[in-house]
Amino acid sequence: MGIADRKEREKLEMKRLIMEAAMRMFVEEGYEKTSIRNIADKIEYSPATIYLYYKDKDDLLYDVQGQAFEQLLRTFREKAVSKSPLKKLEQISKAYVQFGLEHPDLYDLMFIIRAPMNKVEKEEAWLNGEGCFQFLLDCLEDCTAQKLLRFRDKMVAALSIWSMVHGLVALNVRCRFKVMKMEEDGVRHAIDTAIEDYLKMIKN
Amino acid sequence: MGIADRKEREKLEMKRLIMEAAMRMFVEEGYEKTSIRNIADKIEYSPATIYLYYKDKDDLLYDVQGQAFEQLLRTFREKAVSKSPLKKLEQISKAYVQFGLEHPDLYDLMFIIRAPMNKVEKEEAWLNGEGCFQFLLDCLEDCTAQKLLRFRDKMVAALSIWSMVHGLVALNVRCRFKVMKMEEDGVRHAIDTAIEDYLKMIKN
DNA sequence: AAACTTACTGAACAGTGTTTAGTAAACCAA
DNA sequence: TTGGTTTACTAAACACTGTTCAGTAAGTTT
Repeated sequence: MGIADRKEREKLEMKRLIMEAAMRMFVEEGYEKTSIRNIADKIEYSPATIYLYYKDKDDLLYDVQGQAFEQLLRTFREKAVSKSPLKKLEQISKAYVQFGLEHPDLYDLMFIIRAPMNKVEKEEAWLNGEGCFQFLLDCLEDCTAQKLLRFRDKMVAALSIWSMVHGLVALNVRCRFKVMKMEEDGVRHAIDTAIEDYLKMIKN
Repeated sequence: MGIADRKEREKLEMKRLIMEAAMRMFVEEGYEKTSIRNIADKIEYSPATIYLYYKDKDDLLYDVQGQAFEQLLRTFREKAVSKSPLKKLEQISKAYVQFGLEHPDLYDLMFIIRAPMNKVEKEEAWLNGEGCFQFLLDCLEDCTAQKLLRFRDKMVAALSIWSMVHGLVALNVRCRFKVMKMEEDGVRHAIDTAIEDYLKMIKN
């Protein structure tokens, strides 16, 4: 049945149209400041139409999140290519921080925003997030196999490294480093030094 | 003039009444879910009254934030009492993480929420936050003076350690460790191990 | 051509932060 | 004590939010 196929295609296209408009606006204005009405205006449909494709605003966020994680994973695959596990770990860490600093609003909705993860459902949308984590985990597997790191447990290593880089990005994104009364360049340099130091310290 | 004094007192009392109700509700329900109308209902005043004491919801948040930082600083002073700088640093770090895990909504509004810090004003409310940071800085001063840490720069040390503990708490509070598919106890244990490992690694 | 299905929307509901005009009580000067 | 002024407060409105639902018009099938 050609018609049913076409309708299926059109439905997916429409969903994509909504998602891409939403993503653009989340990145430009932030999640909270982007309303369903704003998105509807942008794509020239009624707000109610969006609810024919997404259950609620969170559902839309899940989809954008999936897209964002895919983008991060692509960045990893592009930038973390070294064959040396330690060098690769460094590339991952730096790519992560750079991603966070360059796309603060995207980072926000991936790692800081409250909304998702509350419901156990929506595992598909979360799959790309798992892909990113797995990328780190695989690298750490290689590192620990060769006893290159001072961590005993692979999971503790992952949790530690992730926390370190997330802490750097999150505190910066939320302007908490302001308490240090440094210029923006100084903070950026301190962040770079911090990650450099950290990577040295975890080496065996 | 006794009457003017009393009025002044009453004004401060009223402001305190609002702030304490707000803080209780922020902690119980979270900042976003607590509306000005809810707070007004709780203290049995009209919503408009709150605006006679606070410019807007952010202004109220600043005040609550100040209170929360005071609470954290008290915790530091209680729990980080060792004369050994390294031991004291450990006590600070653990107190911080424990505070974050025990009061997630308070932690949220201190270190994760977007609202404040945007305006340069409001330095008074931010003073307690500086107090907390200074507490860490003083400890690090002692550490680096005796060359006990592997950091060269005091500020980089502060930024690193803070990022580490914030990362642990923030990712946990926002349920991002769910990607690791561990039970809650396992995560908690991994966090403890991570901080233990980190403190060992930064030692000279 | 009639019946059915689909895609969409206008309007409403209940909530939000915030402002303003108005009121009633408290206070002060005569 | 009276009259005027200041203070403390509020009801109601404004402009927004996410979300739902009845209704419509076009597309599809019989």
